[in-house]
Amino acid sequence: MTTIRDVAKEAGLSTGTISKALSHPERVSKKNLEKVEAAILKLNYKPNMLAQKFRSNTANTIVVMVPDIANLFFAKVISGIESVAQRAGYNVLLGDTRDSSNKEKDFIRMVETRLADGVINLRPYKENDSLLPKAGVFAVSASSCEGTPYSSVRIDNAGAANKVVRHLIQQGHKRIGVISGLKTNPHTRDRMKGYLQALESQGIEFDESLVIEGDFNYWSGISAAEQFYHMENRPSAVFCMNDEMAIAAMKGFIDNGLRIPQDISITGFDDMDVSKYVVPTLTTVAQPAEKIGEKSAEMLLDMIQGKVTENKEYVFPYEFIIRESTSAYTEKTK
Amino acid sequence: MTTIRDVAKEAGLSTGTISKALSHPERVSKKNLEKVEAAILKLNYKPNMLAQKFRSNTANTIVVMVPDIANLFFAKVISGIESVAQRAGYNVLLGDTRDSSNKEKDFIRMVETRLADGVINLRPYKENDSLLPKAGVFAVSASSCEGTPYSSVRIDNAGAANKVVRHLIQQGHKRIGVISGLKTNPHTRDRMKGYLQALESQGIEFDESLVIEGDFNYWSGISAAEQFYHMENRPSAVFCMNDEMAIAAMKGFIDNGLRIPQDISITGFDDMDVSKYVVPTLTTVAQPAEKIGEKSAEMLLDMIQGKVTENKEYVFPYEFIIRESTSAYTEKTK
DNA sequence: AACATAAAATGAACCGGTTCATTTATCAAG
DNA sequence: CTTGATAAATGAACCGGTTCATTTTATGTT
Repeated sequence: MTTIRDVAKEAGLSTGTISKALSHPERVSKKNLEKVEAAILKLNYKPNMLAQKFRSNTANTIVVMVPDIANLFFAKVISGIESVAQRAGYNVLLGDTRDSSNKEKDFIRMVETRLADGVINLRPYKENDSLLPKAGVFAVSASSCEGTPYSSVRIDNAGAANKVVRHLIQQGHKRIGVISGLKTNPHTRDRMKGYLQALESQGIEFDESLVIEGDFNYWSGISAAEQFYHMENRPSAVFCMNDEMAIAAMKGFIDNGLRIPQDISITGFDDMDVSKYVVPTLTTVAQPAEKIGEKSAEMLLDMIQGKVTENKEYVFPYEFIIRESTSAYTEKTK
Repeated sequence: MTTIRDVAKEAGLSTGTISKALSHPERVSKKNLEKVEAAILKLNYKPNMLAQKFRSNTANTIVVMVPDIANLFFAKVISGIESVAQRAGYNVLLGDTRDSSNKEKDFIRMVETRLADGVINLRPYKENDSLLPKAGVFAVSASSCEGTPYSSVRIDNAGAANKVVRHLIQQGHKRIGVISGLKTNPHTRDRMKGYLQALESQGIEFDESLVIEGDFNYWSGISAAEQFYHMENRPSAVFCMNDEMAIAAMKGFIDNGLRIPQDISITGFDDMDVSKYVVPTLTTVAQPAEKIGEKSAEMLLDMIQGKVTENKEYVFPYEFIIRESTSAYTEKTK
């Protein structure tokens, strides 16, 4: 391994000059700059970045904690984070936490041990979270919910849910089912809030039996659809809290002989790419995933670089996209 | 920032003892171990891992270069890499290269500058690739193609394509279209090879006009379907080189009034999760994405740790999955 | 109690960059 | 040819761990 001292010897200069030639070339005479260049080339010198980082005590790295990397929404957020980080000369260390708090702890420890400068958390904050926020750890919660006690970037989940459900009501639907995420999930909480607000504002009474708990995954959507199908007084529309469950529910209903949207309207949440591929295409809420990632990274870098000290919350606008999976309510001839 | 020297002073011991207490506690007397623990707790000491890495000259980090993180197949491979790396105490540094060779160069440089110990490349090797393999850089090509000149993990793309096309032929199809990836892409090359072998083995002549070049993305599938639809002598089956284009093609044909599989059979490649959601469900080839990731990480770690020195190639079995999007050929009454 | 041996603790040196107080070179003006 | 001011170069010290030759302490044996 060739070091800066080898280069110094080869060029007949001091280590300080070599160092300056690399970081502030304008402060080194042209003649010596050439010598340095020649020596580096001859010895094929590559500065040891671990040494650099150690000396400067900055890792130039941010950690991104993801509950599940094989989730398209997260992948897009990460993509946004990547592009901002890369432009600022920062590396992105990927942490697939598999929803385990032990793994989260390990990644947060990386910041505490100077291996990384800050962390972006893609798991929304839960009440009494013991891991974040943490003193001395720069952190941003991306795709978060209401009431996150540290810097966060999100959309108005309740407002979006409200909008979706109000649209269904305006289309004449009165019995509107819900396939929710886990009840303990903060996104479930926020979106449920919007659902309830919409019902109330339109004077429709809440019927608890119309809410089926899912877990944001495909099979829970299938199973929920089965349950709805066999209901005495089936809903005419179902608000699903993400696209994956919505697509699953559509398949579940179709396999039971229902037509979408003629027999039952379905809405999703997230606007995954697939949602415009499926037949029928899915009415849903688009979250600007990539932008959420970019903004999160920008906020974190600002904190790391000391430009911002207090916590901030950034709320992106969402977009309600009406496609083929919803239509006006029509009386059924049973 | 509290250092090991602060701890040593607090505990009334030497730095060497503290260091040993942390790395080889069995070699420190019980009495002193307690003292050390107490001091660490009192001072809230967190060892500086940058210093550790610098001293030991190992980053305990592997770089994963991905052409596009928002691609489900890659996400799954990464997930596999993550789990193996984490178990071995290695971090995964994610490199979204956006298919830019400049960015690839930067990531490879990380290995050369000791910031990372090795690299896994998810972009398949192209002839005369100038970046990898590179002397002194441990590298594995994951999801690679035939003829990769460094360690690689892949499936038999040609064999899988051959199998798919032979199945279509056995179902009575004679005119079999192809929606390929970019012609310059190595996966396209391998899968095309399998297509041609299947035709030849079954005595069907190759018709160049039945191959439409796509780019593995949704819109190219739509556009290819349009072209096929307006063809004089339309194929009765279409072999698509990935699921995304296959799903797009199905939508393109359906929108034009064709029924799948009655009017036209469609096959994909990859077995994305969506492929079992779509209507009709997609006949396709499953690649063990997660396992490919795991194996790649294992191979790389073996190289880094000096357990293996020569290049190896590992070929995983693929799985041909027949679903609803294909059926036997039936004569049409035009 | 004296000695041999093993176990534990010590602390200076080291890793490879960067920094900065100090020295040396350069150049213009008198 | 000085002198003064500025630009450039020097090199020892430093960052915070780890290592290892050396010293100190503990344990066991006769």
